[in-house]
Amino acid sequence: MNNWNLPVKEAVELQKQLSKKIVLKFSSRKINYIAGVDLGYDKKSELGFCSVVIFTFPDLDIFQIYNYHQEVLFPYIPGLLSFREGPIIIKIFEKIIPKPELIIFDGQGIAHQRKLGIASHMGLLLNIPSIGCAKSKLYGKYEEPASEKGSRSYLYDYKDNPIGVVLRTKDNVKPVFISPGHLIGINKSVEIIMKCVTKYRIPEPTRIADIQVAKYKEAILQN
DNA sequence: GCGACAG
DNA sequence: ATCTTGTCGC
Repeated sequence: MNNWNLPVKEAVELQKQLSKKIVLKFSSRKINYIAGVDLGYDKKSELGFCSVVIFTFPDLDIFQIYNYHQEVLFPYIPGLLSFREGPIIIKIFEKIIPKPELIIFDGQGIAHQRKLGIASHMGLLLNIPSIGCAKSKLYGKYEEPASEKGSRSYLYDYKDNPIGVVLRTKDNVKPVFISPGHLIGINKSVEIIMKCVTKYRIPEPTRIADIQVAKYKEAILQN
């Protein structure tokens, strides 16, 4: 139903085209539900497992949990993560009703070589505001933020344009890399991520999705 | 040509 | 992501 299993050359070209459609402006009126997405894999069976956990916002109560798994053939190639995880994410979102007003992905948004990390690519296809929250850097340059919670510094591309923020979500922990996916800007992305951080380095949506996908994977692989 | 390199 | 025990620090 989409352009997925493409040759690398064509996938790269598609990213360049799609990145032109990314909108870095938040227009929605109010956010009632936020979703966190994460995936896990089983090398032996070539299966990819995906969990989407939907939270009320800003209370952050778990509202719904969705799980789905299918075969994954596209390899992990830095810069092309969405071609590996995209098919399963699009599939699981077909089941999600109602759609959340915002989605947080484990990975980059526009902080990407071609300005189309997985959060941007998925946000665009789903037409839902999205944010990328990665545990490490893929692309760009930055200065280390101070060690206190809330400290941040901009992440820039190699033409000095800001593409995201390196954010310290807790005291003395490694910072996370925040970048807008689609239909949202840098500052608003950081504001929302901070509202999703409670007791841990990783914001609740993706943190709980990670725990959920591990449980789901174990349950499926057992039978 | 040599590193860097989301999950 | 996954593999994989103990261990350092709050």
